[in-house]
Amino acid sequence: MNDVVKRSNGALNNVGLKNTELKKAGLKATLPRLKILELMENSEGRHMSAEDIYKKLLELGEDVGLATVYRVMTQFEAVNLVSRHHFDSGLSVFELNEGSHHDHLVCEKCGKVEEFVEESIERTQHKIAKKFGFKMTDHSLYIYGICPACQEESSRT
Amino acid sequence: MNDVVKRSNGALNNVGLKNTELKKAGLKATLPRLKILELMENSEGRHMSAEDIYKKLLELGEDVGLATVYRVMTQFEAVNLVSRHHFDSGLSVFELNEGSHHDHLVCEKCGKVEEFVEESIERTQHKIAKKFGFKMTDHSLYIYGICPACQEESSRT
DNA sequence: GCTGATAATGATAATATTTCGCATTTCTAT
DNA sequence: ATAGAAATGCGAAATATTATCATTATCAGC
Ligand SMILES: [Mn+2]
Ligand SMILES: [Mn+2]
Ligand SMILES: [Zn+2]
Ligand SMILES: [Zn+2]
Repeated sequence: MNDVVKRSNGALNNVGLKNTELKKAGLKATLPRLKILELMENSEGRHMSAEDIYKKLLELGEDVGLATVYRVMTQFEAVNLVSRHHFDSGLSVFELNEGSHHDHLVCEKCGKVEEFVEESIERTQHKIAKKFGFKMTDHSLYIYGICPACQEESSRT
Repeated sequence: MNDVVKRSNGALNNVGLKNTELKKAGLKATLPRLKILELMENSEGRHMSAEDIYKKLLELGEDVGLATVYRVMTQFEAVNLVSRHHFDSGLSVFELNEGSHHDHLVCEKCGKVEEFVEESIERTQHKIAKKFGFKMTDHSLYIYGICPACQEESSRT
């Protein structure tokens, strides 16, 4: 028997690759973890709450508990497979660590998230931490506002 | 009878001033609101959770419910008397709006909070929002790290 | 200074998010 | 294939915050 299913179905591709990805991170390649990784790679919005992920798994007919989603996210975060954000909503939002570090613009009306990189800010942050004698471990920068689409919507009353 | 008590006791000073402050903000000058304002002005740490505030009020023998603290914080935030932060801990942290806008450095070990102002970052943020067509309403920047005291503590094992 | 309309409060229940406990299942190194 | 360790799903618990509602306090108008 082979874990890697015949390649007639795109959705079941590179199961072997993700398997390796997890092993390399020191995590057992369990079904829930594989499913979650796959889902996060193939989803529209890169930024998802635990509930979002859980619901999508249900839609796909997968039997994964919400507690497992939370556990797996915490583990993925620990091995740097995902980042956790705390937007103003208060709940945790996760995203796959694919590209490199970036910060976020969040629309307060529709929740749309844009990503940006600004090296000058990154450098300045380190400078500030140093000035206060802090050993910087992390940082979070969120810019909140109204996205172009939502501005337009409220203008045509 | 007069609301402003004789000035023998420092703790009861400027009740009249805070009274006016609240009225000016369009809020009724109720006892809980006055007590909370006073507490926030005279407290050590400028950054407090609702629970922190609630406990301090209890210590002072005031009879204020936790729900009221949350309600009052939300109202104070709405009239710009306080700011609400979401540090990574997950819960809301409030601070009196006394000086001008600033951002925060947070120690992940002991929770110590340092404040800083960095005009270049402020300007760059606006520039980024504009680039994406967002009408910027707010932003939050938290730098996490280990404060000098905590570094020392962990070095002398 | 009283009074009544109105708004605010405290206690408690409810909600939302996240974690825990534990019996059962799944992985994986042999 | 098997056994031991680790992970899972479920439900209960813990946290943080908000809503409900009967009671109380505030304050504009007298
Ligand atoms: Mn992102
Ligand atoms: Mn501050
Ligand atoms: Zn929008
Ligand atoms: Zn510290």
